[in-house]
Amino acid sequence: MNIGDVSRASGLPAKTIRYYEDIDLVRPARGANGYRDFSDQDAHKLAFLRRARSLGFSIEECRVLLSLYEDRGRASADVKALATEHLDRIAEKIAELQALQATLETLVTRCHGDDRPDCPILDDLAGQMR
Amino acid sequence: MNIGDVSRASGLPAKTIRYYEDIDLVRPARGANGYRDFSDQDAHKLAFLRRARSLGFSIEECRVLLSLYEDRGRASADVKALATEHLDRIAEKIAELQALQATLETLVTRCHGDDRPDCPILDDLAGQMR
DNA sequence: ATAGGGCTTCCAGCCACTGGAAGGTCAAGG
DNA sequence: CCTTGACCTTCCAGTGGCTGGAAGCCCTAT
Repeated sequence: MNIGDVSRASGLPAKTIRYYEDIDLVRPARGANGYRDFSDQDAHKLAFLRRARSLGFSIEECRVLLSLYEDRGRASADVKALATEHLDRIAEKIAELQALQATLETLVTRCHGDDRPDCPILDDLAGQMR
Repeated sequence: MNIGDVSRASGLPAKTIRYYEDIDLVRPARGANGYRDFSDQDAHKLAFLRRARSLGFSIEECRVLLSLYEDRGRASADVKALATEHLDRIAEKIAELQALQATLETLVTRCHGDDRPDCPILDDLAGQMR
């Protein structure tokens, strides 16, 4: 399998796959012409990575997840711990964004938004000082 | 005012302030010794930037906000438009994260999380393929 | 033979900083 | 006057996770 094939199969851009090789997430074989030659396992691994990344796991977490995946005797508790940690970070991020949202919504509501220069949003941005 | 003073006053790290000068967000004067010499306006501007950044506006948006702030005749509608756009992006981001959260929560709940190797989370990550 | 697509490497850039090295400057204390 | 230590300067490199582009090789079809 050439990189284009495995790119279509996994849904990852070829550039990303090369990058993943660079950081040792995959280790495809090489053909006589110097082209990367991906096995089915490689393709599977890349699909795994794509899914894990799309769930928001960092590359380093993906590395751990992959090694757990490939360790036939792993404890599911290890995976669960990683996922739970990740969930906590997601919840935190959501809370942060909701706080921003609330603040901004208040400001936007208070701004009449017409041709006049008076603007509570700018006042707030500037206002912490005076 | 030296950079340390304005750093304490604005709440921004000195490194960040130097970076902001680099990208022309602030243009502090220079003393005879080569030290940056910040005016009260500079300090105010940096506090403005800090607040705008903390509300999640990008550097480029901050640049626009600053120029609007300094334009005495601006229309508040312009500011409101920028803030509303930003709100949309925040809402989008929150929705994305909530989708992730839901997926991950389902997976975590289904994983018993003990010493056994069987793990629905890994199954899901791998599973899109088979 | 040539045209096109795909493959290779390498370098640079994105965003918004952050860390660290190497060195100049200033105020206080001995 | 000298030293100490805090502060300041510039410059270079790195973060995460790619992404774009250039220059050049390879393969297949016409």
